[in-house]
Formats: sequence, structure tokens, C-alpha cells
Amino acid sequence: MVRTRLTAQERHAQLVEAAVTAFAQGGYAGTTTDQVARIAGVSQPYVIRIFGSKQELFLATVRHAGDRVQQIWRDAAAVDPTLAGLGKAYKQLLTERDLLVVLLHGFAAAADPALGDAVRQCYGDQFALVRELTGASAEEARDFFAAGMLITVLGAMRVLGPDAVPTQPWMADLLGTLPQ
Amino acid sequence: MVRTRLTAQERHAQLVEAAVTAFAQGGYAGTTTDQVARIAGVSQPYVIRIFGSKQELFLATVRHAGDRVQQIWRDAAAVDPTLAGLGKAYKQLLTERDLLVVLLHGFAAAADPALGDAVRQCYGDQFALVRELTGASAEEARDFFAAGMLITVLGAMRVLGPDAVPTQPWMADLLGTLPQ
DNA sequence: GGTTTTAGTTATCAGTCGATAACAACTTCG
DNA sequence: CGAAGTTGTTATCGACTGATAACTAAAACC
Repeated sequence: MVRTRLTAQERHAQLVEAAVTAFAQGGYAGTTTDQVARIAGVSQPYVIRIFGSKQELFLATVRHAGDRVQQIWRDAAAVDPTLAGLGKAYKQLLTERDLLVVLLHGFAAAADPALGDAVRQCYGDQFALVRELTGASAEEARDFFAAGMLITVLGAMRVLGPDAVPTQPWMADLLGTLPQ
Repeated sequence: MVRTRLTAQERHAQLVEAAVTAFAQGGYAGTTTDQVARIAGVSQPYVIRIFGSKQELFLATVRHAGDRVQQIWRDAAAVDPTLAGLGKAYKQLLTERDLLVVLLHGFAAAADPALGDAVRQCYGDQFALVRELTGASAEEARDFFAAGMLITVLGAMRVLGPDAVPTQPWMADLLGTLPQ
């Protein structure tokens, strides 16, 4: 007999995946819990019951994205524990651009006190992990994160990434200089 | 006799100022036209009548922020036409953090086609201007904008800027390395 | 002074959204 | 099997929000 229902744990994970897609497009305020529910194929009230509130859903989504980035870096460091190695892995994350864009939306929404703490914590953990994995100096890590932020924002702007919008010459100048 | 009403032009400018404050806090979707109206001290329908729609108001606000950044850079270049000179001016913009955060919200909202074009245009103009003012290479400009994006996001996260939230040790490491 | 233009308001609405409540159906286990 | 726990749904609501319409009053102009 085929199991027709998911366990709460499985559903939780599936909803977070759906939420990454949805929130990446509209941000926190610009996305409805119903959009998330539709992507996951469940009813909107069920989403609320599982997470308690839209805010908790968003927090879980941002935390998931942060965890995934950390995992990517750990994997990369196992092969090449340098900033270049981690950077290459990060850029490949553009193929899962929604992950990065969700983080960006989290950063942008940090003005909300309830979200701010979680977001700062997430970014701080990333900073610490990169220095731990690579032994980079604070200056080197700063430049690494600056480059990462540029990549993230250009991804959000649809200048970088799989579905980049064709654009003006300046983009080519800028993109041509991104280390591969 | 004191003039008790503003011209449409004056009111337009005042509303954009109010919108910078409001949108910086909640982003596009997370801010109501009524919030903007209250800050400016007018009624909500009047805001809509002046700008036509919330989206047009947001676009005017993002354009204003972009123009202001360009103006800051032009002024700075008149004194010190180097990337360091422009960078110092940009960092001083953190005292008007809302300007930078509004731009960030614009970037994050670029997934919306109606906003995306305007936002990419705005960022492209900034890139071209910096290269024109400083004669920087594409690589130098890229690093400049990467650093700028990090500053902007850290400002939005309340890690940098006048009202920075006290935070963990890693912040001190990162901030200590920011060139003054 | 009166008329036209421009700046601004109040009243109102149709649509949307997060959340609650009550109920239904599948699974598990004694 | 049948009871209990878990997974899910439909129905519904109160609050909010952008936008429209109709109206008012201050300036400007002749």
C-alpha cells in the first residue's frame, strides 16, 4: 500500500522548500502563505498550523538557506579548504539562486526586530565558519563576503544566474571580471 | 500671510522623502501608502493621486535614492577623484542609512519585472559613473561595488550605522578591517 | 470681487490575507 | 475490529490596503 500522507517532519521539510521558492520571489511581506501552500500542494491553513505563523515559516526558511550554504562550504572545504575553493562553490549556488535570494530578503527584512536577531546570527555563523574552514584573516574574509554579497545581489537583480536578463554593456564589463 | 499649502512639486519631493523613510523599514510590499502619508502629514488617497499608484511611488523613491548617491559621488570626486575618495563618501552615507536600504530593497524586489528594469538601470548608471569619475578598471570597480554592497547590507542588518545593534565578537573582527 | 485652477479631504469599497474553528480521513496499535 | 492519534480539509472571519469618487477650500488670475 502506498503511503498517501507525509509525516509532519517530511511535510515540514517540503514546505520549507516551497517557501524558499516563494519567498525568493516576493520577499517576506510580498509573499502569501497561500502561495507557499499551493506550491507544496496543501491548503493554506495547514501551513499556518504547522509553523504557527507566517513569521515562523519565514524564519525556518532563512535558517534552512543559511544551513544549506554552510553545508556547501563544508563540502567544498573537504576538497579545497581555501577561500577560492569556497568561492567557487558559492558561485555554483547561483544555480539554486532562490537560496541566496531568500537570504538577501532576510537581510533586507532585518529592520524587523523579530527577524533581525535571527538574521544577524545566521550571517555571523557564516563568517565564523569560513574563517574556521580556511584560516583566512579577517581582512580576507571581509573581501570574500563582500564579493559574495555582490554575487548575491546581482543574482537577485537577475543580472547573474541561469535566467539572467539580457542587459547593458556595463554588465559584461563587470561580469567579465568575476573570477571563475 | 503664510502659505498653508505646498505646490505639487514641493509636495512630491516631500512625499519621496517620507517614502524613503517608510520603504527603508518595510520594503516595497511591507510598507503601506498610508504609512508614507502619515509621515508626510497628508491623507493616503492624496499620495495615490500624486503618484498614480504605489508602484510609481516606490520607483520614484528608488530613483531618488540612486540620484542622491550619484550626487554624493560627484561631490566627492570634485575633491578626491579616486575610489578611496568615493568610498569614504559612500560610507558617510550610512548616516542617511535609509537611502542605502531603500536601494537594497529595490534590488531585492527586482524579481518584479516592472521594478527590475528600473533597478538594473539605476545600478548600471552607478557603475558607469564611478568608472567615469575615477578612471578605475572594471576589476577595481567590481571590488569597489562589492565593498559597497557589503556596507549596504550590513547597514540594513543594523550591524553598521548610527543605530547599530550591539552584537557578537565576529562583528568587531569584520568591522575593524573596514578601511576608514 | 468673482471665477478658475490647484491642493487637499472624507467616505467608501472590493479584494486580499493570516489566522481560527470545526470537521474529515488516513494510520497505527491494542 | 475499533479506538486513538495524526494528517489534512473546508468554511469563515476580521483586519488591512490600494484605489476611486465626490466634495471642500485655498490660491491665482482677470
